Amino acid sequence: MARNSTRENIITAADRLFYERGFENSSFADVAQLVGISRGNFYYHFKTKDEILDAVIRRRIEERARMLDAWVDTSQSPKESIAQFIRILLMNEEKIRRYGCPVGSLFAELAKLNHPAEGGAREVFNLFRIWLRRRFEEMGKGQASDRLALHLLARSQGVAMLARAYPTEPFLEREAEELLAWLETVAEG
Amino acid sequence: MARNSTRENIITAADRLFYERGFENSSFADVAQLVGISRGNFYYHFKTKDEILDAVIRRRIEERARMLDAWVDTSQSPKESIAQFIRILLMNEEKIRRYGCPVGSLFAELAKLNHPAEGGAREVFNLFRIWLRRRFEEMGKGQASDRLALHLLARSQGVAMLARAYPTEPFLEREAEELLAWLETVAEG
DNA sequence: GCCGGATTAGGTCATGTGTCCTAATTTTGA
DNA sequence: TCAAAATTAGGACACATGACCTAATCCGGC
Repeated sequence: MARNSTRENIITAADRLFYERGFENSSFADVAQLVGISRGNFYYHFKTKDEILDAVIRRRIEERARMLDAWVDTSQSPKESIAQFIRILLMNEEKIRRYGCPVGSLFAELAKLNHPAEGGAREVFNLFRIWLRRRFEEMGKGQASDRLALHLLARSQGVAMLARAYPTEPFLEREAEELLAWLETVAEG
Repeated sequence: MARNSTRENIITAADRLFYERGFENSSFADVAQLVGISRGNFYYHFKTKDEILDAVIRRRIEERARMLDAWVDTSQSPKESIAQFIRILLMNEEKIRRYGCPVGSLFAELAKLNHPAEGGAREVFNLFRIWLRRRFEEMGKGQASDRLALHLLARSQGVAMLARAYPTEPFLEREAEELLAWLETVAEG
């Protein structure tokens, strides 16, 4: 209802601002203004800024978990599921060039701030790590699966970082292609 | 003497704090306290916070340029120079696990803040990019050299990010080994 | 001693979080 | 339907913090 709606709207706006401007650099007033509500109303739903952050992180985890589940359902093979993961880079190319990877940039900021929610941000990494590991296991990679999962995660993070540093160059597409090629060699080996 | 020394001390302290806590999260008072001087004295040397940031970035560029030059001098081959670059990850392992890559984390923060010094932070990337490209050219990689340089930069950034996310796992060493192995295949191909 | 750079202690000002309050307005449930 | 509960608006204010500024003092060389 309206109750849920406003709360959800706040989380949505905060999610966007935390991504585009960073957590510390986004104020209550900024979020309230983007939602179009008063500060008083804001505090009715969230007492502290950290509460919003927690809600944002929880939602991000839920959304991504749903997305990953859907990929497993619609993909013909674990390899195809992993290819879907790599293609996030291409689907979100525009935003990554501007703001980097939402997962990595939030984690990096919170880690630098020594913020208590750092662990929550790490959970998003964990979600992908565990999901990827399982896919590699299904591909028959056994003990190497976790290593492969972390490797792919790291590559993705690096691509996102460099894509932000050089947003006008065709770097991201090229690296995404290389990652897909890498996936093929892994599947064959 | 005392005058130069204080200014240099400020830059050193700011460099460290910007790395460990981030730029926005480091205050005038923090830096002054670390140096052991008053805030007023601080203002005598640097009128604005951005001035310190510029000085820090300039020093980082100089230091790294010197380091890269030294590698070229002491290495038997361009391949060995590039291997040196990869080994930064291992030499700075402890700090990377705690605070990430100084180049990447500062750039990411400034980019998110839309800070004017973002360009300066990007220059550090450029320094490595151009240096690596030249080394690959010397290895006879021709047109592919820039692509290889960016690829290696991205891999390094990703490794640093994941190493911070999972600081207790032996991930960094493993990936550094993989990068050195990759360098071998590039040299052969 | 004098002068000027170096340094200090102090204050100003803007901003952002968090608290509290009041008064509408809307929604819900008996 | 009607009263209670939930929601919204709006503002006042305490409090902390941090960037930025000023006046006074220190101190070494001439």
